[in-house]
Amino acid sequence: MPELPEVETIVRELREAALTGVRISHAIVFWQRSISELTDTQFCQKIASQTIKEIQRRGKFLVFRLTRDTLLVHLRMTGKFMLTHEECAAHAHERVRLYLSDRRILRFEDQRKFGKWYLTSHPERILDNLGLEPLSKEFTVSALKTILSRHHRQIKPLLLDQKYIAGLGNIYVDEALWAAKIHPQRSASSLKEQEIRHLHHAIVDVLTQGVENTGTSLGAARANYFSVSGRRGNHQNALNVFRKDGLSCTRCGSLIKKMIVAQRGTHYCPNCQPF
DNA sequence: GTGCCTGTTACCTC
DNA sequence: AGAGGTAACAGGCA
Repeated sequence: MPELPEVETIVRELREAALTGVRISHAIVFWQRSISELTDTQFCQKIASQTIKEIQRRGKFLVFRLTRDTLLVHLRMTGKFMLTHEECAAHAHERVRLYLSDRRILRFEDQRKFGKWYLTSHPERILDNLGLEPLSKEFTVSALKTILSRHHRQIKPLLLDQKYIAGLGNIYVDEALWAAKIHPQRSASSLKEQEIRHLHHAIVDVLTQGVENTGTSLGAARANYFSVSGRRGNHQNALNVFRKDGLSCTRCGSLIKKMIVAQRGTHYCPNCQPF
């Protein structure tokens, strides 16, 4: 659920909420396995009294630069942050909370418990495994071409692989491939120069649109994405293929199909995206 | 109730 | 290298 645009929206809201410069007085861990590598006791001891210096995003990770360490948070499927101003009972799906020196509480909810927090003085150990930032100037047509030419696997799972490009997930990959008119199972190395240019443009475009639309919220369920302020995203209204199977392609009118590619639900237009 | 589905990633085997 | 399966989990849905 949270891909680059959703994580970017969350990071921006946390910054707007003036979370930088605030000190963490103490923490509570409700679900041990949300904390990677440390026990809950170690985590709470280590994070207490550190100040949040900066909040950034790298791929789908939230990056909190603290006084001494860096806190990396990966939301996986259902992780979300909430900010409350006074003491409150733990929500059923609340896994971690940080008590701040200005009396606010930063709460982490994660229904499916896949989300992970890493508190470490060596964040590069994790972040260095990530590939290019697709909205950075390093992500050029030629960089994409180099990645694609080196791999003979299907284009969709390659785009989902965070060690090459960091931030794409199932929704935005399906949308980018539709925009570029490329079949999800094409071999990456088979793409022609012009297809690579189109794909590059499509990736940048769908992610930029996603950020401008403050992310995608598909359903009304609590498991769905919503930002720190509780707002839903708007990008679901701009989707062209994701979960549109059975509907007409907005470009050619053919019926959008759904199939499984690399174990992931995959939506495409058989007419616009021939194999 | 049952079984299948889900937006992520790690790990395993072939 | 890459494909395919499983697992971590909880809940929505038919």
